[in-house]
Amino acid sequence: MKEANQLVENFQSEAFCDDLITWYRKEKRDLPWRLNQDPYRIWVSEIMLQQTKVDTVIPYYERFMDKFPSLKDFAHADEESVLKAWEGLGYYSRVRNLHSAVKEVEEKYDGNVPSTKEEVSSLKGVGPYTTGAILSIAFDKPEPAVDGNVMRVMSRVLSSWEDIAKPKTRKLFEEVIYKVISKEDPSSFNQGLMELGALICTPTSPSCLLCPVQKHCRAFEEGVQKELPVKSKKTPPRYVPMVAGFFTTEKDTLLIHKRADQGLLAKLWEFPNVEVSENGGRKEEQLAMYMKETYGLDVAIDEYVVNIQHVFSHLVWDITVYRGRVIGHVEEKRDVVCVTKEETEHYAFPVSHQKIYKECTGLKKK
DNA sequence: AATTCGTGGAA
DNA sequence: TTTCCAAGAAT
Repeated sequence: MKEANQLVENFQSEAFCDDLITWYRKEKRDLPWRLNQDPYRIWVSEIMLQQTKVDTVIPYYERFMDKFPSLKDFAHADEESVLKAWEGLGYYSRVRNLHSAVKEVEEKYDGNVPSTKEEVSSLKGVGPYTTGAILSIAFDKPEPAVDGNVMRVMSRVLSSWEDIAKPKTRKLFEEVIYKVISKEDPSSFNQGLMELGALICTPTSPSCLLCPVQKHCRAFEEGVQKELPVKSKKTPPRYVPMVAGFFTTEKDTLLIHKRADQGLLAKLWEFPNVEVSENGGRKEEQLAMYMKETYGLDVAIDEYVVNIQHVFSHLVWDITVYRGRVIGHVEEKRDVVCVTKEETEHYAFPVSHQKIYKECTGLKKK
């Protein structure tokens, strides 16, 4: 691996910064988190934007800020409403960590987001990238904020052939950015690199003819911009067959279950379900047995409804859904409740189980 | 270092 | 259709 010093050798950092920042100030998109420099608003946006596209985030961000306008509002919000605000965005540990960290700021820092690297990076859910983003965008500090855009753009600008999927490569580019970053306007520099990656220096077929830093780009000079960056492939997702039950009770309510506090889709609500085993008999029987063993409930399976495939980053659920009824009284617990269809609106479900609900209630997906 | 954590949309 | 991803962090 080349060192950062070698990569930036003979690189005209000042001219690069000027061209990048001038372009950014003129062409930057009008996004809701660019309204002001409120550290809370910047922080929330950076968490939402992790591994998530701008177009997806915007409506969530608007609703979130309507619901929790200030850091104090969010700090005092209840967990269920917090999860509900994140419903459908994915990576739900983001909002659990954010809520925890905001409460810490409210108590430990009297509601003021800290502005030192040590304090910011110690907050839950705030890693190297988000630390640099908060410090540079909210506090104008010259810290690198190296995300996927920055690694792609700098790989091309410096014609680096390092595998950007390797953790070491991010550290290399952090060193590079420390040497290149504008001290006058680190906020526009960092956001400019990301904006460039999003609008011009895209993963496939970059628009080099429109690029404001084309004359600084070694990949363009060498004609290899489409070969860069190098990125190794991830392991394909694991296939998981499941069976789920849409159970009504004798009171004509729905039986739902709260998932565990940790792990996949933690603390979200779902319809009772279990992974199907190969030699465990028919799926209806496995579901009924699961209901008896896990909840002590006798159930009647009425009909097969649908199969739902849901793809995660690391696994694929194939859920066979049955409609059924609970026989007898249901004793509600912390993680097992019976709700009317209207009341489901107050519970946060993962998208896969929203699909189950829609299929079982006959609602059309839009 | 390699996995685990979601989702919807573009290529 | 399949692949790949998008402003990553925690373990």
